[in-house]
Amino acid sequence: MSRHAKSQVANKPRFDPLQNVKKGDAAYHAVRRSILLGHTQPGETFLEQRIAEQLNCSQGTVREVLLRLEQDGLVLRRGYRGTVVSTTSIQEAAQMVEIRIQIESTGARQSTMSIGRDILAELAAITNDMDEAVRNLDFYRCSELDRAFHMTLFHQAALPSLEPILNRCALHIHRFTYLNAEEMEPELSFGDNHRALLEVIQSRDPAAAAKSINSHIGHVIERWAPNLMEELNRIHKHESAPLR
Amino acid sequence: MSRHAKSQVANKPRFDPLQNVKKGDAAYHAVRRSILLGHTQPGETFLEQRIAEQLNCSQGTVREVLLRLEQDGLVLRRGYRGTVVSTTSIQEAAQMVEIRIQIESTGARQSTMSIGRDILAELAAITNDMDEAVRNLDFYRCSELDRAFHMTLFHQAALPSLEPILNRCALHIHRFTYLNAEEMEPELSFGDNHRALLEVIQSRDPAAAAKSINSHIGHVIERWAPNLMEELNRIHKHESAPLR
DNA sequence: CTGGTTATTATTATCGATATCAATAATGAA
DNA sequence: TTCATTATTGATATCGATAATAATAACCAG
Repeated sequence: MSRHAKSQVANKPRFDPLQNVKKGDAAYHAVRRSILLGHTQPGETFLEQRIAEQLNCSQGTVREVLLRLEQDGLVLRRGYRGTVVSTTSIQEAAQMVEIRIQIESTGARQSTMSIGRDILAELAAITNDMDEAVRNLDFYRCSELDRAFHMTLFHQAALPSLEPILNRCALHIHRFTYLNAEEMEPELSFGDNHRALLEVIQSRDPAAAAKSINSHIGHVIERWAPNLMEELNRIHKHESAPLR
Repeated sequence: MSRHAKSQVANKPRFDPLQNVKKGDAAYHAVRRSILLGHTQPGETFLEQRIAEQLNCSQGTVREVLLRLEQDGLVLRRGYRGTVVSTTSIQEAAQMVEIRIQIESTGARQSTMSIGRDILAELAAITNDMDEAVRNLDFYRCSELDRAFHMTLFHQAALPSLEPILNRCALHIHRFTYLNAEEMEPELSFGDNHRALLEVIQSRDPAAAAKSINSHIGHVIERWAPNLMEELNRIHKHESAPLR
């Protein structure tokens, strides 16, 4: 028996031995989930001590969580006076989409050339998990898996310092879409969209891949946030930048 | 005498009474400065305890600092094994420029319409401080004031959730430029460029302002990182997106 | 020797207590 | 009463100590 396992049994393990995650990470996801699902609305304030109680951890750990969420742009810290949940305007969401398309087009072009069989399999697996999440009507998991798909693909482009920006934009777009949608029933087209995208990527044509991911993003917005699509069209009238 | 001042005198103030800044902020800027100036090179690792000693603060405070720097993309945290300084490739820098132009064009268009006399004065003041920094050959302060100028201008666009992204891109571009430049003597053209930009903004023509800020960014890159400009041109050959 | 188990070490992760801060309520002299 | 000054309160910011972790060194049966 290894020393590691022994110490966990001997002196009361503080973390769940089953899922070896850091407490701070768990707390981060818990709070982020609450924000993304609109369980805590924009404008509401978090208090470090209270969250610490609710999540069974210390103030310092919560502090770290709120710091991370601030960098994600999901909360605003007002030193000594609490941390409030931020809001995303449609103008901001539209800009996030522009940035996202800029980044992911480049990413798709790059990835197409270097992507291997193993990654394609991983992407397919994520897509299958997504079908499962859709069947369970679990929007949050859908949103996480969607980001995982796009981030995994982009990771192949080997532009690591852009990954946090992409992740951040995707996060804001998901929140905007979810909080503003009339109805939000996940549907199987999610997975099918990604599978179609994978087909094109496998064809190894960089330009086609870039075009394909752009139209993928466009379709999703058209379907779930038509008002955001209108905003994008309005913008393009004034500055003539290409969406797809 | 206020209670605040009294308590500071009575029981040994922990913070410098002269500049009432939070210790964490001071530490953040100290470490960031060290990275931006290349004083600590990409690949070097930070240890929380050591930094804490050097900066005369506790490990927890340093932790917070490194967390922030990770979100800035300047370091990479490898849990339990130290925090290493990241690097920025020319491809990444080029993408950052694209994003920056995307954001700042929109910002300039918006700001032009809502900007007031007070903000114009503040921008002019920042520009004057920059002249001073140039005279002192203080590159870091130049870089900070340049970001302050652009961020102050963009703040008027009222798109707060995009501000951290812009700041982050500007940060990376500055670092790339500084670490890759042959010579890096600040020169007075910095301030003059900004003054010319202010002229155009005062004319209240959104399209002109957007065009002007694009060419401003272009000029700066052309002057200080010609190889980055080449990379941008190479990109545009393939995807036909407008730089200026 | 040799390969796997067990200490050691260096470092991050977490906690609980205390200091500091900003807002507001209480106080009291003019 | 009024308003400047002084507590009080509820929150964050910081600290110092301890626990968990990963890498590596020491150990020892075969």
